Amino acid sequence: MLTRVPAVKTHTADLAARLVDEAGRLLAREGAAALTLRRLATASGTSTMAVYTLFGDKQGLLRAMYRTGFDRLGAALRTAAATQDDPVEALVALGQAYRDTALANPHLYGLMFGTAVPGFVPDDDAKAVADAAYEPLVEGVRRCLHAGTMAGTAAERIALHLWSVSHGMVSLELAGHLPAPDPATAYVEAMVYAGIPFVAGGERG
Amino acid sequence: MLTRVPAVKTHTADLAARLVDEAGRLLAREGAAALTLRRLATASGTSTMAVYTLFGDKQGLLRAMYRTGFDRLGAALRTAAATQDDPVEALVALGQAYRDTALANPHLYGLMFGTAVPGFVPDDDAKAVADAAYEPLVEGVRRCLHAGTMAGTAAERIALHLWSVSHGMVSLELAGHLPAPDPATAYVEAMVYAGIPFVAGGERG
DNA sequence: CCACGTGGCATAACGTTGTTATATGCATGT
DNA sequence: ACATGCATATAACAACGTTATGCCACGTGG
Repeated sequence: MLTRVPAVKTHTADLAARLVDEAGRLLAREGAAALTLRRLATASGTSTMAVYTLFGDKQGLLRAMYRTGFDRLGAALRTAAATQDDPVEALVALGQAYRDTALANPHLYGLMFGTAVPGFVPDDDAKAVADAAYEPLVEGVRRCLHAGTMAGTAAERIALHLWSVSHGMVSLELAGHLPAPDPATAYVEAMVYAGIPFVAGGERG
Repeated sequence: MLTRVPAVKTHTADLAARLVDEAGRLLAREGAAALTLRRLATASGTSTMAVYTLFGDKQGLLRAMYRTGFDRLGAALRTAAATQDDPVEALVALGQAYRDTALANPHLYGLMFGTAVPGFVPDDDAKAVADAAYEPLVEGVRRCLHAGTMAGTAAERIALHLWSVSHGMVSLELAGHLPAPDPATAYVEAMVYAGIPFVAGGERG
């Protein structure tokens, strides 16, 4: 049955935010298969046409979710980096925050990095938001380079390497390809090992 | 009637192979959105019912594609490792073969590692095939450990680290998050750097 | 050699999806 | 106060996965 909401006649921007928020909740709780426009409309107290007037089509809604997902990832990374004074510890905190964010909403992570929804391709504007979220990691590497705890290559290359390890490890964990015992420990260990090639002095445990 | 194992008849097995092959071609050329049962049926010269009698439902077809994808990945990795005598060069060849296989069929790669199709979850049997494909990398690391060019940790841990870097780098490249200039070079460089923490002696360039 | 029943495949139908077309109603500007 | 316009609700359409039904080609007992 349809729930007839009294149509609070909020501004369209608020409705757009509510739609993106409810779509994210729907995606997180039941996966991409449950994210249908009809369910989203009834859950948000509106009709499917709201998606078309506000986002053009379903792809537009997914693009908005993509953007907000990377915005929140970037914010999580920034706050995580700010909690640690030591540059190397800040990098580890960045990795853990990356993993926590991904595991907290695997389907959104799949939408952001994979092809979680069949025909979805992010536009260049959305990719710019993604690269902005990736920036705190580069900044953290720059801090390490400035502090002398890393050396050998440009900050962008080192950050890309760390991002690859983090993203790869998280993806394998989400896909169930990580051996059972304590994936979090394995992840942190891999993160630390990944930084070792660029650590000045090059000692390892 | 949960596990209805399809009885392997002679001509039916051929039709099953043709369906999986055509589905892979359809997925590779036009993506997951174009992989519909009606299109697959007409392209294979049969009807949609063939999928249901042979695989149960679309999920069963996807599971079969998942298995054959990992089978071919494992075969590609085995042959790549066999081309090189030097253990370290064999690891690099493994990484390049991994990247080539993924880039040759991105949608199949997404099906194998991500949530490319909304409701698809591989069963434990399929995951065993995936882990078997991952075995040549462990073997390559064992060769390096035996040759003395690597040290410090168990082979499974090192192989997992290398797999994470490879998988992460390829995933980022497929998602368009790699900076433009020469991703292949960046990939090989990351692969080499990933091995450095475990190289006995610990020198680096 | 023939009748028959079993099983795989084609055809058709059902519910649901994204999308589009039409109708309605609230809002605003003059 | 009236007309205009845009956002939304309702309804319809093509296509999807899936299920039900019918057909035909086998394999086996007489």
